Amino acid sequence: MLETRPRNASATRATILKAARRAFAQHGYDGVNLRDIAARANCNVALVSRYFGGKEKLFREAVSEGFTLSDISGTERQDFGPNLAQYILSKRQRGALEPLQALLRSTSNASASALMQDILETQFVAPLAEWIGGENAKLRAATIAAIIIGMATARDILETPSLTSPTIAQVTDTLAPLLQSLIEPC
Amino acid sequence: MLETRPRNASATRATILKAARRAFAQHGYDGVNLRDIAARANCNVALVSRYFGGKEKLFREAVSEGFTLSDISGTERQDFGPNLAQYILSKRQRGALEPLQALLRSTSNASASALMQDILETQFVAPLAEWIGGENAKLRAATIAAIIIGMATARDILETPSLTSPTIAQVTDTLAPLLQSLIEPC
DNA sequence: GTCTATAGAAAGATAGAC
DNA sequence: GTCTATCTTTCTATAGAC
Repeated sequence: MLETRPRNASATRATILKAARRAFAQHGYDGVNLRDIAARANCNVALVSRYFGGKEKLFREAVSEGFTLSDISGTERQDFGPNLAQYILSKRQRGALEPLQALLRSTSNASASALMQDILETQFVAPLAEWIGGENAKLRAATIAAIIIGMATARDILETPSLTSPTIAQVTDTLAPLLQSLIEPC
Repeated sequence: MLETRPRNASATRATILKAARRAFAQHGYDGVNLRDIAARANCNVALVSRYFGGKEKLFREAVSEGFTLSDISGTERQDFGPNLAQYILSKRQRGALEPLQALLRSTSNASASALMQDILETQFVAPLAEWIGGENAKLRAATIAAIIIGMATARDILETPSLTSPTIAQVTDTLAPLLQSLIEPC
């Protein structure tokens, strides 16, 4: 007979959440079903709905600990562009970008889009605009967000060869000055 | 009794295609079903599969006449940034961006992502890189593509307030120098 | 050329057994 | 705490009538 999981609700819950985050990042909200997630977590489908209250609530929780600016805003102003570019492009940080990827792959879903708009504005644009200061700070911050979104989409989602085949250093050298120019006064 | 459509296959086909393009742009591949499209085209569901051979083939046809560079590559080099920024942001051209939006909202679908990667590389990056010339032309062209993708996602898909509330002129002034810098020699 | 009717598959959710 | 079994809905696709 098939064995059942050891009886540990919180561990099972954490395993499901981790599996869900990865699955949503790879296939988006509409591209994933609960049976896939359960299989990845090596547990039964019923547990997913049981612990998270449904697919939508699971998604919200999976993307909520997202990409934040805390790692970057402590840097010197002159290093902003290079540091942010490095952060986005580095494969080592890839786990940290899973929530962003999950949201970017879920734009066919209205709820997910609304959630992303909220996260983007409150967790990224607003604090970055505060840090930038001066004229048009929000517009500049949102433009930086757009560049990050575009890079993540083209490189990590679509895997455009022109962006995946160069070295990280080459892409960084192209990207960093763009980001840097957006935080400097005109 | 309900009336049936006038018997005109090519007109019906064209109506369905137009309705599909708009529906896919608004909700993405996975967010649209054939009944919605048929309802928009004011025809029967069965006709959609009948004329296009299924949902996937309909999608391919709806996004194939996409965003091309032909409108922009004839411009003077010094006007590239402003012209491209204007083109992307102008609401008048919005119909022309429907295929791009449809693809961006369909990244949860593997086939649609592969299709977009192909379209992006062959219809945008390659010809633009040719036009740019010189060192790192492909990387620069792909970076321009990424910026456009990010702007389209943040502004048109997510409707980020920080990008939708400023005037088009303000956004253009922020975006144009970035695009321009990517076609100039370092 | 267009429509009705339906087959067949897939997915979210939940009741109840163990 | 976990699993089996099933209900219900939704969707694509197609056969066949008009």
